[in-house]
Amino acid sequence: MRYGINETLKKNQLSVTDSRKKILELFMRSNGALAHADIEHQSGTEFDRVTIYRTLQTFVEKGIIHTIPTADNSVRYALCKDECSEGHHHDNHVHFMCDDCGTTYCLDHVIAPQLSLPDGFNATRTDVVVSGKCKNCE
Amino acid sequence: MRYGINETLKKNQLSVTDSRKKILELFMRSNGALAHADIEHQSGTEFDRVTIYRTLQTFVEKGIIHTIPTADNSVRYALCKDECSEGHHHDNHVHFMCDDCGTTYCLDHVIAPQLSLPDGFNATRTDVVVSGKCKNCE
DNA sequence: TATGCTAATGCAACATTGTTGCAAAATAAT
DNA sequence: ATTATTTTGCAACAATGTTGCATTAGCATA
Ligand SMILES: [Mn+2]
Ligand SMILES: [Mn+2]
Ligand SMILES: [Zn+2]
Ligand SMILES: [Zn+2]
Repeated sequence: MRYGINETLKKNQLSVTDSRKKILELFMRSNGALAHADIEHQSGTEFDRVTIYRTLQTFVEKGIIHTIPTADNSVRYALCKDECSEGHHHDNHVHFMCDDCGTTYCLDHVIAPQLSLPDGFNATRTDVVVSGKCKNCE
Repeated sequence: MRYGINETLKKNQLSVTDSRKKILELFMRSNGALAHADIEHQSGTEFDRVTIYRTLQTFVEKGIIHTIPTADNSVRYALCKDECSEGHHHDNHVHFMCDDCGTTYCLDHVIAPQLSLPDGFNATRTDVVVSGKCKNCE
């Protein structure tokens, strides 16, 4: 089960502010990942652009959200699992980006495979991003 | 075996210009991927920034180079295999980005795995980007 | 090799995205 | 309630990428 908004902020030693509450709420409501621009639009003129950047940065550092690499090199964010914490992400699941609607999903149950790399290469992290058509755009 | 510079340009119906020759040469010489900024630096003040952008775009369209998604969402490019052509890339190999030196490698012999996705999701492309320490930075 | 057509380039201007410093405001601690 | 600490908004800046248009270079053909 997922924590509530204020709970999550306090658990991570963050002061509870309007922008943090609102942005975290947007993530919790959304079924896909969010880009900076999505948040800017969905929160109206409520917050400054810079505040959104800083909030996202803080959330990533605390392990509340994670970034998603995409084939078009746009930056997207999605909620982490509860086990993630400051400096320790455990988001080794696969991501899917729909070519039609652009929605980016965390496929929580599809885990990135172990790969055997050439000699001398040592992996600390493996990101898998799949593109194609999502369940709504078939 | 790989084609020469003029050969590659002509094969793709591109006129042979100074900027295209120089930029293609940089890719052929480099062992890793190149970012726009790398090319800008390595070619001095020889070409306009815009020309570099347009050349990279053209090369991608023709299947001469491909883009590489990276964990830090910076845009990088590397040479395609000879089998790639206009609109048809066949670069399903894994990419590796070194956390130390930043070099990005095409691991031509490590192929992205087939994954079984949830119902309704259809993959057309799978990008795998591995981070860690490369053979020079161990 | 010279000529004309077409495509590529350079430049200027603009758009988007992200960063930094600092004073004002909001939050948390006492 | 008062104070100390964090966060915010604003302005200014930096980096990255895009577009329109006049000039230039490459290419085909005579
Ligand atoms: Mn995810
Ligand atoms: Mn590659
Ligand atoms: Zn879709
Ligand atoms: Zn390295």
